[in-house]
Parts: sequence; C-alpha cells; structure tokens
Amino acid sequence: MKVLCVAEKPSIAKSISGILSSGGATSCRLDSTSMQRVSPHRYIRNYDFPYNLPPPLGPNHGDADITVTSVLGHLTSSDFAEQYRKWDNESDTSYTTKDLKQVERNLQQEARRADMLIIWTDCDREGEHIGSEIVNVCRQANRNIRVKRAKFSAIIAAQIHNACRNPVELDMRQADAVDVRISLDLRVGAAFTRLQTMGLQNRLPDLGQKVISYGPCQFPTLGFVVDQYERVQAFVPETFWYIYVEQQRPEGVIKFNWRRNHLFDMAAAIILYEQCVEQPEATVRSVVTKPATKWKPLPLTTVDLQKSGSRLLHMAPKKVLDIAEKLYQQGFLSYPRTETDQFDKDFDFNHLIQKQHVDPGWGAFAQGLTDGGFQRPRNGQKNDKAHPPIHPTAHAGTLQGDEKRVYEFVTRRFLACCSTNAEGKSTTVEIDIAGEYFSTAGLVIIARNYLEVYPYDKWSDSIVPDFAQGETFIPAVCEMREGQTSRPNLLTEADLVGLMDKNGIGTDATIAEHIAKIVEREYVVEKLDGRTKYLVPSTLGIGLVDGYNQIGFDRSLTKPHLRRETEHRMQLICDGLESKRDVLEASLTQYREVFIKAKRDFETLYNSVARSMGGRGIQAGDVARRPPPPGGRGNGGNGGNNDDDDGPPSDGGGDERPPGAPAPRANGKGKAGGKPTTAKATKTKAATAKTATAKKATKAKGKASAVEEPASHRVPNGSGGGPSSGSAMLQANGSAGASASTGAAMLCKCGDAAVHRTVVKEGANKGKGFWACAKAMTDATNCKFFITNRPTQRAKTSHDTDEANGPKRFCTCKQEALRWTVHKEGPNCGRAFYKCPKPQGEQCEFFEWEDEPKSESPAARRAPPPAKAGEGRFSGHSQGKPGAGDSKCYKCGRSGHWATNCDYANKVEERGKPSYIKSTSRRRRC
DNA sequence: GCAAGGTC
Repeated sequence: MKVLCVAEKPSIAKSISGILSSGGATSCRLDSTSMQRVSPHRYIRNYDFPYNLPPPLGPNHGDADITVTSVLGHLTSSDFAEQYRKWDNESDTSYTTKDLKQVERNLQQEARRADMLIIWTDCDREGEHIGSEIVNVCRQANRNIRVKRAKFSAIIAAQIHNACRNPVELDMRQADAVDVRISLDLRVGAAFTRLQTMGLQNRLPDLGQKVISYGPCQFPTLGFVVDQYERVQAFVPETFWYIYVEQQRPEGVIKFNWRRNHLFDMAAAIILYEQCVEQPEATVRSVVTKPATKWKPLPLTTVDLQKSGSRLLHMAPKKVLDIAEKLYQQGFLSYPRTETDQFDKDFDFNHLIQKQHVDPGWGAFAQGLTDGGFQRPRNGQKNDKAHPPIHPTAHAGTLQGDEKRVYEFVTRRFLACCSTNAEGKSTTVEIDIAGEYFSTAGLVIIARNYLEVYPYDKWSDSIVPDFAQGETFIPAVCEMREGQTSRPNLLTEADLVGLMDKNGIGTDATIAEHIAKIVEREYVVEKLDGRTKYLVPSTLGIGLVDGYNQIGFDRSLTKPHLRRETEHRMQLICDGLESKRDVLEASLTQYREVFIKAKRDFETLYNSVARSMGGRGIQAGDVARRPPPPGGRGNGGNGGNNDDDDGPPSDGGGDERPPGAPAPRANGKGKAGGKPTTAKATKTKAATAKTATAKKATKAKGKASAVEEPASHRVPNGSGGGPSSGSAMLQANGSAGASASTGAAMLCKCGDAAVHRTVVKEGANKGKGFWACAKAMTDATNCKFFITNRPTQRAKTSHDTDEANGPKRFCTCKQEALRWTVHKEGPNCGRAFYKCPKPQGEQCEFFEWEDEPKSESPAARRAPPPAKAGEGRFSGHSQGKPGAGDSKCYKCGRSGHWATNCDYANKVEERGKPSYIKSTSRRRRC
C-alpha cells in the first residue's frame, strides 16, 4: 500500500518524515537521464520510508510505503479570464487559476502510484484550502485515491504519529470560506483599482503613470494612518491645573502627586489649592510597603516580533520578518510566523537553553537557567495550534549586522521567558493636606532576574521616602501649577502593526506587506525622527481617504468594518450556517453597491485628491484651509506604546509633513496659532502668569456659576497629564477659559463627582456658585460636601516673583520679604505688599507696598544670608502695622486704626478664614 | 498595471 503525504511547505515535510521514519527516510530527486524518481521543484523533496499503519487505514499485513512531499503554500493563484483582463472591462465576474506547474507535476506523479492521500497542511483555514487544492490536483491523476487529513498542532513525535494513524476528513467548509475570500479580494481589488487609476491618472498629471491600487487591507491600513494624522492636526491643547507638593528629605527631593491628578476647571483647582495654602500642614496618612513585580515578557509571536523590531531595533516590520525568515531557513530560529504565545507543555526548553551556553553575551545567564534558575514561561492567550512561539533553535555565533540583532533579540527574549520575574519593594506614602490627598512612591529592586538578560525592559530604583504614619510637616513647596494636554503622536510602524492586528487587517504574515504596499503606492511616507519611524499620509493618501469619506458609505472603504464583515461571513461558512454561494452573492452585492456609488460620485473623490494635492478641482463651498497646528512635542494619546528609547517627533512646532504631504486641512476645530507646549515653565512664564491667572480665574468662575452641571473627570488627550509629566508652572499661554467652562473634576466626600450649583434664592448669596454632593439633600448618604466659589483674584501661584515684581525685597532682619496681596474689599483691594517672612511674633517691622518706592535701608540693599531648610520660606500670619508713610490699615485700607485693631479683619479671622493670601507658593500655616 | 494569502 502506498500513501502519499503532502505538507504545506518543505520544512514540515522534512520534519514529519524524520519523525515517522525515525530518521530513516530517503530523500529523492530525479536524474533526468537515469529516469529515477524526481522532485521537479528545486525546493521540494520526496521522502520515502515504510511505516506501520494499522488497518483499517493501513494494509492488513506489513508496512505501508509512505512518501512525504509538500507544496509551497497555495497551489494556485487567481487571475481573471482573458476576456476580463482589459482594464476598461468591469471585472466583477469569474476568474481562473494559474498553476504552479512544477509542484503540480510532482504531486500528480506521486499520486498516480498512491492508494491514499493524507493532507498535512497547517491546521488553519488557509491550510484547509491548500489541502483542497492538493486534492484537486491529485485526483486529476488518480480519481480513486482515498483522501484523509492529518490533524496536528505541533511538530512533536507523539502528535505526528497520532495524526498519521488517526486522520480525519478535510474541512471543506473552511476551504470554501477561503475560496470566497480569494474571489472577493480579487474582484473588489481589481474593480476599485481600475476605477481609481483610470479616473485619476489622466486628470492629475502629478500622478504620472502610478497605479492607484485599492485593496480591502490596503485602504483600512491607510485609513489608520490618515485618522491619526488628522487627530494630530485637529489637536487643541487643553489647559489643566494641579497642586504640586514637594518636600526635602535627606534622600533628596520628594515629589507628591495629587490624587485628583489634575482638574480642567481652574476655579475648582484654586479653591482646593487655597485650602491647602490656608492649612498647609501635611499629615502622613499611610506608609505602605509591599512587594513589586515586573513581569517577564510573554513568548514571542510574529506580531510582537514586528512591533519590537520596529521599536527596539528600529527596523521596518517587513525587514524584521524577512530576516527572521532567513534565520529560520538557516536553522537558527523556529518558524517565524506564529500567533502562539504559549509553549506546549512538552516543549524541550533545557535542550535549547543549553545550546546558548557558549555565547559570550548571554551564555552565563543561560547556564544559570540550566543550573536551576529555569522557570516555565508564562502562557499568553493565543494559540494558532500550528507553531510554537518564536525561539532560537541553534546557537549562532557568526551573524553580523541586522541579522545578529534580530537573532539576539529573539534569543534574549526566549531566555527572559525562561527566567523569573524581576522583584522589588515599593513604598507608597500618602499625605493629607487640608483634606486633599497626595502620594509619592519609591522602589527598591531586590532581584533583577530576567532583566539581566533582557535589556529592552527598563526598571530602575527610585528614592524610597522616609516618612512615618502620623508624621506632620510643612511641605517645602505647595504650588498650583498649570499643564496642558499633549498633542498625540503620528503613528509609528509598531503602532500600525498593533492596530492592524487588533482590527483583523491582514495576518501576522501579511501585515508587514500591507504597510510596505501603501508606502510603495506613495499613499504614506515614512518619516524618521531620531531612530523612530513615523508614518505620515501623503497628499494622495489623504485625498483618497477623505474623498471616500465625503462620498459617505454605510461601511466605509477606509475603515476595517467591511473587512471584518467579510471575516464574519467566512466564519459563518466555517460554522455551516451559510453556504459559500450565498455568502459570495451577498458580499458581491454589498461591494457592488459601494462600487456603483463610488463611480457615481467619483467627482467627489477626484476633487478631494486634486485639492489635497494642491491641484485643480476645488469646488465652491469647500472648507477653508486651517493654519498649521500648534507645535510641540506630544507624548502620547495615540494608544501606541512607545518604548523608553522612542522619542516623539521633535518638530518643535514645525510642520511634520513630508515632501508631498498636504497642507493642514480645515476641519473647523482648529485653533489658530498656538505655542509649543513646554514641559517646564520658566520663572518668567510663571511670573507673567499672575495677571492672566486672575483673569482666567474670574472668567472660569463666571462661566461656572452661570450653569449648573455635574462635575466630571476629564481625561486629557495625552498620556502626560499627570503633574510629573505634563507639568508646567502656571503660565499665561494656555487656552484661556477653554476648559473651565466644560466641567470640573471636583469630588465630594463620597468620592463621586460633585455638582456645581448657583444660589437662586433671593438674598445676599444670590448668584453665588458652590459645589456640593450630587446626591439629594434628603438622601441619607449625602456627604454634605460643600465648597463655595470664592474670590479668585487673590490666588497666586508663582513662587519667585523677581521678574514680575521687580527685584527681591529684604526685610530688616535680612530675610527675603514675602509678598502678600490684599483681597478684602476696600481701597487697597488688589494691592500687594511685602513683609517679614518670620512666624507671627518673630517678625520685624518691615513693611512695603509693592506699588510704592522700595525702602532704601541698608538692609534692603544687602543680599540676605542663605535660609536654612524650612526656615524663612513661609510666612506667618500677617500682622504688621502700616508701613512708613502709610497711615492706613493695610488689612482694610481704611485710615484711623492699626491692622491689629481692624474690626473687619478680626471678624474674618474669627471665622477661621484669613483675609489675604500670600502670593508665593511657600506657605506656613497662618 | 489590480488583491490577499500561503510559500521559497
């Protein structure tokens, strides 16, 4: 009995022959003169050996004669019949195939002598289809041949023997589904490609003879790039505010992050800040130390390899895959096209790790794993049941250049997977200042473990704060700071690979090709910034995407929906819920409708491309061009996961368009002009912000009190929203008032969003705004949270006022005088003055109005001695007397009494609310 | 001159 086994590729044929024959197979090629058996294709081998295949499958007596061979993937490729190949012939009709003759001839030659055919293609949808192609070819030579299908998920001896002895039937549903996919892709691709090319090529000379191809994977891929580009263009930075707290410790400066992160309502932020300023003492609520773990990476899939290759090795996804393919063929790496991120339970790790002992770079680490450091890799969620995760299969010591780098990455990743998680200890300190919570955390790494061999991950120690629960202290810095949401980045190749993978565009093996294709078509230009490659749509790419979007389809040609729908229908065929014919008809009908609409409205597409390319065809009523977007470095917001070594484009406010890329387009959301977002504000900016702050506060308050709306958390467009990343000292270049009117992240004591209300009842408070718990007053769970909108012009947030207020002033006791502002209604409201910074009872007599000439006392001209830590940085409660030449009470501005006797001020103080607020950020409790 | 999916 003769059995013909056909695998999908030569490597699998070799592997399964080796297992089934226990290494005793003979590989045959034809010598044309001797007429011995032949393998007509130079890559294909035929392996012959006897095998014990028990009945009823095998012979009743003796072994079966097995021949194992392979194809090279799909056996046929599709093309249109001759009459449909002309481009002016609409081509949504039948197609024919172009055979791979040499491969086919080999199959037929072997099939003629065989009693049974066993299909050994990969166990996925495409594999079933390739199997059906093999069956078709073999039956042409031997129509009585029995056909079976071997099911296996890994090239492991037990599985291969089991698959051979217990074959199943070919799943024709899966093969049918792929048939539909092939037919649709060809027809849709050809129809739209011809429509676009013939409709645009001759009317836009700039296009030359370019083919303007359409593909159901190409266009959604292009759509991702254009979408992100437009998000970047349309981005308008939004200003937020937060309270920044800092304390000096022997270990260094400890920075605390506000639990609210930041607020988009400045008035709300000011209110909370004022509370902190008025009661600045911090109490340590908790000090929590617990183990911290940095997880070792998951086993490597193709998509991961491409993303990492792009991010860490700075190689195009296609290049990484090409190199991995080459290393696979050389026997250094396992099969590089796999979706699997879990190793089989029988996987032989030890053998493979031992092969790495000799490497000078990671050999010692590998030795450590063998000597007891090994820990089984984590299991991911994916398993294609065909191939293991990518791993090294042999040590490669002579590689150079990019091949060496790819091999090194794969090997280090594998060893890291076989190691243990990195271990550390984190300490989190939470403090309470006037009911607001702030925290800081430190980390001590105890064992680097896998990090020793995997330098691509970063994890470093940070200062561990030394605080004790219940401890109180006055922060060295307590400031309200301003930041802005960050502009998102353009897509990197790695981002795009991730998006395509997530949306089911292409397969792990073809994703890189689709990206390369849209670059080749000049829809997208790669822009290198540092070592990171960003993708920018060209004028042509944007024109096409926008043109289709303007035409408006139920399911856009530039979005993943159509492709997903095709995938879904294919699954229906696989599940036996729909027939191949019905699905093909339904899909063709759907695409035909889209095609007819595109053809009918082609002028819209043409005009879009022409306009984008700066050419002709602009219609009246078109939106105006928008000025260039604000520049600045974005630091997130696109969902992409930039690695540590990736920097965003340093456009510095410039235009990141590539040659041939479009001018920014109108979208009605643009913000004219704009300044770069700065990560750190300078003193000058901080100082000049004072006036603007007051104005904005007033504006914010006015808007907030005009409406009643629930406060809500706002998430900035950038990832750098936190004080530590998006921080800038309060500055005047924000988008004034833009966000203050749109809700605030004020939380009540329940931890829920508070609501802002305005007093409507007649009386002294009518019109005043306040924040309160959102629950009904009658609700027993109402936390009674209540904060009024208070005058905001007194809030000052800058610490060093040199630039804004002139040179520093020094009091009689040689301390840097502190600047205060009168905010009580009266003739001096708004006036700033300076006084001794010492605590109440220790202050000297120094007093100066800011708007009056400086004292010429010698003390004021001398530089002060350096202040000790925590000394001279805070003000005491203001309690001065009218300064020289000023006969008015400085608290209320009235004449005839001293401040200590000021009734108005004393009344206020009785209520526990100081009458003025210091303008520096360093405060001591009054 | 068109697609996407296998493979070398």
